[in-house]
Amino acid sequence: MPELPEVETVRRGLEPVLAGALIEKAEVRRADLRFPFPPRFAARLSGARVLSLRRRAKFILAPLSSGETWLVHLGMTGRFVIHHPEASDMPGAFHHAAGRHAAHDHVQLRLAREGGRADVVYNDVRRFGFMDLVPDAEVESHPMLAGLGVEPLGNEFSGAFLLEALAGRRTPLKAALLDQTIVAGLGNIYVCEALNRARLSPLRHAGTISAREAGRLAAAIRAVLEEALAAGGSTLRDFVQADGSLGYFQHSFRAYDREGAACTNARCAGTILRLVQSGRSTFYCARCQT
DNA sequence: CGATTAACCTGGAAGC
DNA sequence: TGCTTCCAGGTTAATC
Repeated sequence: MPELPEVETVRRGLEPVLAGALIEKAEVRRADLRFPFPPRFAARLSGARVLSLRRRAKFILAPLSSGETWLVHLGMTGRFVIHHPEASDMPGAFHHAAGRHAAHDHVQLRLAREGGRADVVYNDVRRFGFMDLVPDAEVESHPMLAGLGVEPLGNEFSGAFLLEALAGRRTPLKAALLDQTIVAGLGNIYVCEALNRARLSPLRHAGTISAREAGRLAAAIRAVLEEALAAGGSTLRDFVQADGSLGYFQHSFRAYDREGAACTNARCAGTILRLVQSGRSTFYCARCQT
């Protein structure tokens, strides 16, 4: 589901509950998500303390007191929900009791911390998400993380970087921006939005953009990500924050899911079109995105 | 090597 | 109402 702003929003929602908490008990209700869980997954989580919570691209990483890092990718529909205990709950029982859990609640952690107890539940309808446990020293070389490109909100990301990274590529600009080995964290929505803001066609061969255009594109990517982050992400079908509240950046979409609507760019009288590129919907304005 | 396509899953919406 | 088809925010493996 989630792209960088949604994953970062989830991380921020989980941090106050998870960081510093002791995992008293972990319950894993099936053998796999997209991939099998690692061996003895529940047992290796149980008894560990969560030291901190960070994000890399669309991954959430939680270093544990055991010397391992808990790695989470939300896939398309993964989400975390926090349950706080109720007075009626039996001591030692999951607050969100077994047998009463919702469909697709696959992993549940009972946490203890100074402020009391809480349950964190991972729910994933389509099971495109995945989790792993890896020794801290091997996190950066993990197969899922090793090839990732730069963080679009980081210091390395700039127009100059994009110009260099896209040079010589004949792949469509849209596809290049979705390539996580170049820029890590963009997905279909924010690529469409950034290209519209930068007035660049998703069909352009990536290697043909000028230095000036690369600068515009980098600025547009940063701007849309920062605005989405400030809005708590975008809620389409599934996305909710860990506390159950909804992101609202979807109300600010200028291109995504706006087929037939007027382009909002200044001095443009165009209409947003939809086309399919490598199997995914692209929304753009053929009038001003060139 | 590079670039599309199919596949992994489920459920909601739209069409008939 | 019920059945069918299409579509979805991601990533990988297989195929042109």
